[in-house]
Amino acid sequence: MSADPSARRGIPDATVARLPEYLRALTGLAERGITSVSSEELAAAAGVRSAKLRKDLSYLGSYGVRGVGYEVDHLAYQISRELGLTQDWPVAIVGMGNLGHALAAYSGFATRGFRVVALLDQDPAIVGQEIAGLAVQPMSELTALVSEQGLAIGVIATPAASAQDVCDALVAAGVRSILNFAPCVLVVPDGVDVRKVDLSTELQILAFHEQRKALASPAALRKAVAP
Amino acid sequence: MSADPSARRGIPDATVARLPEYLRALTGLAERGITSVSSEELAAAAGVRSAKLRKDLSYLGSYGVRGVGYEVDHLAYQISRELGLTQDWPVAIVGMGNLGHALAAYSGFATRGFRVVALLDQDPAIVGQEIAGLAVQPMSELTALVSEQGLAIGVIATPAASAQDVCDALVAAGVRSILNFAPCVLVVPDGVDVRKVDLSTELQILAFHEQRKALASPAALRKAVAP
DNA sequence: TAGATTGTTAATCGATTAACAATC
DNA sequence: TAGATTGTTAATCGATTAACAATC
Repeated sequence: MSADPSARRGIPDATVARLPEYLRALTGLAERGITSVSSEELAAAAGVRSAKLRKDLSYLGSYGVRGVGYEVDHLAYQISRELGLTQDWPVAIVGMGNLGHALAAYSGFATRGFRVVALLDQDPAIVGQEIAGLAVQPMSELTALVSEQGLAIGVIATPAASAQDVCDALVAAGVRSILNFAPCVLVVPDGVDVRKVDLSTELQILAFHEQRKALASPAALRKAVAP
Repeated sequence: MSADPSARRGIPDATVARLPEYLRALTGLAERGITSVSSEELAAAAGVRSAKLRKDLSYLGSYGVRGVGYEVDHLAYQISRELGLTQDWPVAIVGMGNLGHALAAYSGFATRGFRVVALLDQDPAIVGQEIAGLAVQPMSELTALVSEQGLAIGVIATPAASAQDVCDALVAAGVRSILNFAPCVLVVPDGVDVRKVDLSTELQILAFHEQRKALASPAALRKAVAP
């Protein structure tokens, strides 16, 4: 319908997952006063190969200059725009245990266009408490938050046992993007995105590799022989 | 050298990353008293397709029975063994801010063979405080923790600015598996594994998809028209 | 112009999926 | 045996990489 570069479709998932890291690397360069960067330098800062970086960026458009490199501010803006970070995303965190508490206080969200507009909990004993400057609200407020605050992203930080109920409530209220910290699989209708962060899964993957290393290293022999 | 099934090599990374989820699903089934499960049922519980599950399990060995399915306890044990969870993994958490605090109190680690043996911080003002039943130790204790407690896995929960220093200290002390919560790229020598959990990266990926949905939905039209 | 670096191509690699022979 | 379900094959799909023509 259009020759506008934003009309291109289908940025690969693997590429989308790396864009935040590129953006962070660019932000770091900008803070150090660097205004121009080559794919080789930026790739090193982001921990990838330069060929991969250039391929990834090519999906967004043609924002570099051959023989010169990329302008840091301009590329950062283009990636921000692609990720949808030039607008403000209201976020609600559900579940005010240790993790929810830490997430509510985490300043890293605010730096990138995310605004924690509400903290909620199913437990009436916790509702009303003030955490990180916000009064904890009951789940019944969800619908109002969606319509009045434009709430679009929900973070689930409850125990696994209540995660599906909380998820259902979020979906019923109209939230279509969910970040799940509970160690369980969530069932959602089509059109709802769930991403999962599982702390103990990550440790288990490390343990697998650590075990392989231990089996192959001299330390394993020492350990096997020692009393 | 051996026909032992444990002699097989090279389980794909994508498969390793799913094994913890299968294990969790199996644990859930066992708790409900279910002793036998088909690949179709287990796949549904783990949120994958049955063909993928069977392919993944085939890398571990042949633990099912044709026409019958898998014995829940036996398969859980085999996955645990493959992941190295039949042994105990001492873990240290470095950085006792909000997130480190929450991680120290997180009970999900202990349930899967991980034991938080030490909490550390670079700030002398925090060293000595008691958190989750452990006294916070200075970084200088790392080497002793590795040799005396067999510390193998380090969790970095510091701000980005100090993460590389902490990482270097962990590596110097002999830690070869690191879980990084700081929003930055860590440089490590060969033989050291780093996995990264980035809370705001996950939100940014959600924002990308949410933006695409908003552009395509009737709600976007309403929003564009409304004052 | 000469040197440098992008954007793209084509080859390779790894992951997913459907289908089905093997076999309980 | 008949029915069910695994383990494996082969095809497809998507991601990565190296190389280089395009071009600043």
